Amino acid sequence: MRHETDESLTRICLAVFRLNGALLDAGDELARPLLLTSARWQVLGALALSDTPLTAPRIAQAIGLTRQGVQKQLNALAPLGYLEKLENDDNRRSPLFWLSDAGRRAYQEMDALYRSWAAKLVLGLPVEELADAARTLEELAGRVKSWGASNTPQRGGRES
Amino acid sequence: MRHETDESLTRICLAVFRLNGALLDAGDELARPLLLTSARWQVLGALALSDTPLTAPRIAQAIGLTRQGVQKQLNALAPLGYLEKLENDDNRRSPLFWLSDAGRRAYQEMDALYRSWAAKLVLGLPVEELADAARTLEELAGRVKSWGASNTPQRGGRES
DNA sequence: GCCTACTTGACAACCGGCTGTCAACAATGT
DNA sequence: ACATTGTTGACAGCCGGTTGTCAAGTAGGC
Repeated sequence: MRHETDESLTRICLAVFRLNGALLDAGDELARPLLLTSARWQVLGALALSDTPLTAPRIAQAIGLTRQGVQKQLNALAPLGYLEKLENDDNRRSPLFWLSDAGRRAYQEMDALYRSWAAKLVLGLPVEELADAARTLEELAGRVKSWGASNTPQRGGRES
Repeated sequence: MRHETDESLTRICLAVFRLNGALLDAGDELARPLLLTSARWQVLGALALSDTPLTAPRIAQAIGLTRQGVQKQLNALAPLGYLEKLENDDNRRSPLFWLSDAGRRAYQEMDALYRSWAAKLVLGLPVEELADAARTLEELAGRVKSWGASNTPQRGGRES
């Protein structure tokens, strides 16, 4: 009887779509006081989690976006004073980006906001339920991503 | 110990982002042979599941998008011959949309493609695992959507 | 019958993704 | 040294969403 699992999968898909939108909205709302958006927060996060300055393409690689998309966010982030642009000896045209003090403060503030938001969100939900859901989603994401729609070779490696 | 549930939530968020992108890509790939995209498929679905013709705003309401966004897809769908535009006696400016024979065939074909894709995707995954994940996601989506980022009244109802 | 308020389609603009292209620079092989 | 290949930033354009605005049609109160 595949029918029930199909229905569950459909429910998961629909919930993922709704949740994705809701999470981005919530992230934007969380980030607004700091002049950030979900996308820019993610870029800050890549730098905050790295132990060395990164170029735009490295950041893109780290968060799974294209270098062009990340470049957009970096260009928007720079005027806010959250970034430090360092000369890159390995490639004069591609500067290294690093968090400025203000950027690091902003990221830490975002992290605190996120943590308290998350804590409120999961009130009353059993740990195992969340951990199980995380595992299932990761499994599904892996399958979908590697399979694509058919068993067709996926259009992976992007432009390079 | 809240820490572990926070981590699980973060994992869920990241998985949701990845899965959302992967599902849309897979949907586009599935729909391509029928000249459709994920977005247009969803619009066809709203009409297929309805028992009466619908106006653009009604479709938007059904699938949770703005009327303008749906209008875009309808405008794109019409030239494909998948839609029938019926005069609306209740509002001369707002035609009712209905699936043409070709549209209904296309939707049924999409449904078949989706079902076989879904069946392959969940091979080996226990039904309960998927059902549990679906429940958890629906719970989370509901919480995030109604809470927003803070306990701030959400900006629901859109433009009207 | 008229005025107001709502609904609707059309249009423009924006956002965050994507792709593609071009030119500059870097790295590598010969 | 030189040619080739790869990386990178800049830019333009597309997609699917959003918002906002405008004008036309509709509905309801008076």
